[in-house]
Amino acid sequence: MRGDTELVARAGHLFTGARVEFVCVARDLDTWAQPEARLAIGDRMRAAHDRSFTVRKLLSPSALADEAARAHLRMVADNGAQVRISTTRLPHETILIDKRVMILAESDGPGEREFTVTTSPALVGGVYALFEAAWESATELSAYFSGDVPQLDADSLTILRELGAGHTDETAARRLGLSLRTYRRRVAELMATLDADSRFQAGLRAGELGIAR
Amino acid sequence: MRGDTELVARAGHLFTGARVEFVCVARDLDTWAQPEARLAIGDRMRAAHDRSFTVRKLLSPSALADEAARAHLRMVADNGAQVRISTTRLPHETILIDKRVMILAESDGPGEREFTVTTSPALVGGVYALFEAAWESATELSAYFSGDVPQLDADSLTILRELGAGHTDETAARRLGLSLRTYRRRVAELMATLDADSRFQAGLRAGELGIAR
DNA sequence: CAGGGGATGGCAGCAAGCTGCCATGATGGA
DNA sequence: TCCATCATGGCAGCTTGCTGCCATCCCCTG
Repeated sequence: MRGDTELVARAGHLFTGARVEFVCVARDLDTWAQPEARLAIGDRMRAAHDRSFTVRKLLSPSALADEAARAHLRMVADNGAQVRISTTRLPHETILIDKRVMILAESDGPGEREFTVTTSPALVGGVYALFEAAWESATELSAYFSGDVPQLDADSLTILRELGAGHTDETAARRLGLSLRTYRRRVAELMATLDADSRFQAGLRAGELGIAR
Repeated sequence: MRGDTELVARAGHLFTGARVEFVCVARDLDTWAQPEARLAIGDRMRAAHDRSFTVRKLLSPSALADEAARAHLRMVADNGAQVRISTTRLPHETILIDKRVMILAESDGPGEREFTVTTSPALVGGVYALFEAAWESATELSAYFSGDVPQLDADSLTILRELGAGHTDETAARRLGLSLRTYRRRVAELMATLDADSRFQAGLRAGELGIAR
C-alpha cells in the first residue's frame, strides 16, 4: 500500500473502528500529515477520557526536538493519551490497534510512504509483546518535561559513563584528559541538573531515566 | 506452517544460512525440542567465538525457573551468546536472522506449534527496532546470576531509601538509630552486594534494578 | 557457668569528594 | 586593539566517606 491517501482510503475504518486500544510507536512526529487520519484519531482520543479506551504513544527523544513538537505532545497527553520516551532507536512507525491489527510504515526515500497492514494473530501478538517490553522500560513524558533531563549534552553523558564505570575522580579525569578540578566541576553541574544531593542519588536518577548506558 | 518438522524442513536453510546475527526472543526454553534445529544453531554458536557472528537471546524470568534451564543458559552464554532477561511478558517466540528474516512461533493449544516466516523488510525492520528497545532495557544474565538482588532484606532496603533520599551518612544513621560506623558498614555491604565500586554505581544499579522506589 | 560467634560502635587515620578563590588562556564583540 | 566573558585548572581547606582495629554486648550452645 503506497501513500497516505491510499492508507486512509483502505484502512481508515481500522482507525475509526478502534475499540479498546490504540498504540503508536514512532521515531518522530512527521507522521499524520494527513488531516483525515489526525481527525479519526482525534475523535478516538476525545473518547479516551471517559471510556475504557487507551491511547499509548512510544517515541524517540528526537520527537521532543522542537518546541512545537513538545507542545503537541503535551496536548496529546492532556487529552488522556499515555506518552513515553524510549532512548533507543525505534521503528519508523508501527501502529497496533486493539491487539488485532498492525500497521507498519516504511519511509526510505523522499517519495510516498509504504504501508503494511496485517491482522495475523501471531505477528500482531508477537510485536505487541515486544512493544510491551519496550514500553515498560521507557520513561514517562511527564518525567521528561518536569525539568528532569530533556537534553543532556554529550559531555555530560561522558561524565555519566565514567561515573557509571565506577572510576575514581582521579582516574576518570585522566581518562578524559581533564583536570581533577574540572572533572569535579562537571560532576557537580551534572548533579545539579539531576537535582541530586549525593552521588548515589545521581546514580539512581540516571538509572531510572535510562541514561548512562 | 505447522509443526517443528515442517519448520526444519522448509526453513532450516534460514537457520544454517545465518551470517551476521541470530536473535531469539522467547518466554521460556521449551523450544528447540527438535534436535535438528538445536544442532544448526549449535554450529552457528560455536562460530560466534571467532567470527563476527552474534547470538542474542532475550528471555523472561520464567526461563530461569529450574536449575536445568539455568545451567543450559550458562552454557549458552559461555559459548559466546549474549543472554538477557526481561521482566515483561515476552512473545511466545520470535526469531530474527540477520535483520532479514523473522520467524514467529505460536503455541495456543497442546498440538503442534504454528510458525510464520516472513522476510518483508518493513515487518522485520519494525520488529527489530522494537526488539532493540526491549533488549536495551533488559538485564544481563550474568547480573541475574551473580547473586544480584533476588533477595535484598528489609534492612538493606531501608539503607537504600536513606541513600536515595540524599541524606548524608550522619543524618541517615541518626534517622535509623544506628551509629555512623554501623551505617557505613551496611552501606559497604550493600555496595558489595550490588557489585558497585562507587556510591554512584550503587545508585545506578539500584535504579536499573528498580529497587528503592 | 564458660566460651564461641556475631552484631554493634568508638576511634583513628587515610582516601575521596566538594568548593571558594584566583590565575591563565581562549573567544568574541565594540 | 582592548575589554568582557567564559572555560579551565591549580591550590587550599574543609567535609564526607571508607575501613582496620579493638572493646563491648548479646545470644546461643555445650
